[in-house]
Amino acid sequence: MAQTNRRTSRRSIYLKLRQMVLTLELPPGAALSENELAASLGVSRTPVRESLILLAQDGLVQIFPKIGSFVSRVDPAQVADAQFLREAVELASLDALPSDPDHSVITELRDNLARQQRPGLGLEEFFELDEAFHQGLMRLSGHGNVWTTVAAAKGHLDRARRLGLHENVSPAVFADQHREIFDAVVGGDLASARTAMRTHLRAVFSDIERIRAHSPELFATGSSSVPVRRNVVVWE
Amino acid sequence: MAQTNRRTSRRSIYLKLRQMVLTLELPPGAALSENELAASLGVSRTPVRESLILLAQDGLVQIFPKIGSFVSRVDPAQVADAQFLREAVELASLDALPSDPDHSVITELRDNLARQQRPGLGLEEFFELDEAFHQGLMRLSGHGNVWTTVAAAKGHLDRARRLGLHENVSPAVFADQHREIFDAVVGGDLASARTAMRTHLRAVFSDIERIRAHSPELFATGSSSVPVRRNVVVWE
DNA sequence: CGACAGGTGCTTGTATACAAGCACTGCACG
DNA sequence: CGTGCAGTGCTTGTATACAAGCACCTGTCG
Repeated sequence: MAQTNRRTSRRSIYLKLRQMVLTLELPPGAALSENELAASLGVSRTPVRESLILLAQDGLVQIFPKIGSFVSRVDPAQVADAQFLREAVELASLDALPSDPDHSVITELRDNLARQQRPGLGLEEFFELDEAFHQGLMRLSGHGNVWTTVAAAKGHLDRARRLGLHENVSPAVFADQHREIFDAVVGGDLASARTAMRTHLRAVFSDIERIRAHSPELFATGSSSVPVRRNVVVWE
Repeated sequence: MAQTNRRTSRRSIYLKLRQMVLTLELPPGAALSENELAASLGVSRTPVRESLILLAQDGLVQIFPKIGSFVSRVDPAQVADAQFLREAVELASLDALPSDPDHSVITELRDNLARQQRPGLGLEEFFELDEAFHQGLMRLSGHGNVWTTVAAAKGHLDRARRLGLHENVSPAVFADQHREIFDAVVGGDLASARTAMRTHLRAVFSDIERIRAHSPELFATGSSSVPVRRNVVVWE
């Protein structure tokens, strides 16, 4: 999908910053100074700046010209959009499943599920497996590359999920739902697979309002607020 | 979806270049020199370069470090991916139509359809109306912002469409299909709407192989080729 | 004649310098 | 005391300089 991308510092910085935003290591609303990032990463402003521009296009960062750059707050509207997008795509992918799915992918998914149920699984490990599981399902229908687009668009959704699991650590429930989907797929029961997928995808989504009540400052408000500087730069 | 983007030259250059790529004014395979573009646009390399980086993330441009930047060839695989994506999303949007659709959008769509059937309609005018029509349909279901994601991902599909219509000028067929979809939607006939939408979306897609036989040099080959310089820089 | 090595001119990647703008600080003044 | 206005220090936007690398061209040497 993407071009070769020989190792440039821009590429690695972009990936690192993106990871830090998605894992909430850089929390929503955090100020990002090009100069500071450049100094801490040991490079000049240029690759840092170009990375921020890419993150801004992903919707994960907001750049206010001549004011500052900030990790974008979790926007409930964008979360809902991502939810709609992934549900549409993943359900359509199930509809397009071939009668003879790729056996190597099946094996990979089975192995993935086993790891998901390993006791003492870390949160970030679970998210990695979760990501690979859903992408694997789409590869089964031959649309694995579409996952790239979905993954790029669901940054706000991912952050909301992490917020939810941070205070309610129970990935086991989702692991069970994954297995349910998988069993229906290999069993050829398309209707059950669709139902299980829909249930699974909406489980997280319905949790957002509760999280929002807990930590409203991480979410965007309806009115498009503008950052202000209060001695140090904050976005309130 | 995106932030305000106070007019920066980067923003306008990005939009202009994107438009030129999508309309085939910059044909697939064309070499893009940062220096040349900067000179012709009367700015420095910086905003041009940043625009190219954004276009590269859109998949419309490929940047080969230390070699050159090129308008990406139409990749049949990416066209198929975009087709799958938009079909999944637009059909799901139809499923989510409210029983009481926004009347102002309905009026807007009706007006749009009238213009589509105006005789002597230019190709680019038709594409603009087409884009607005499909976005309008998604706004009816409250998912208008998702169209932004779809639109960003379907660059290769759009270029393939233009290639098809350039040699087979008959947007009238598509205009009729649009009306068919619209009538089913306002009539509340969901099944017919779905069928008409699916038929419509696949009409263009099925035309691609024919175009590819006509102009293979505009399409990407399976092997990931690398550009070479032959006196002047070309990508063959 | 052929092959190889270095020059040349382009490319993008990175670093740095300067420009434009916003917001707070603090002093001057009514 | 309140108000206004310049100063200051930060921000990102743009321009420019330099670094690294690839490919062709050409002269030289075997």
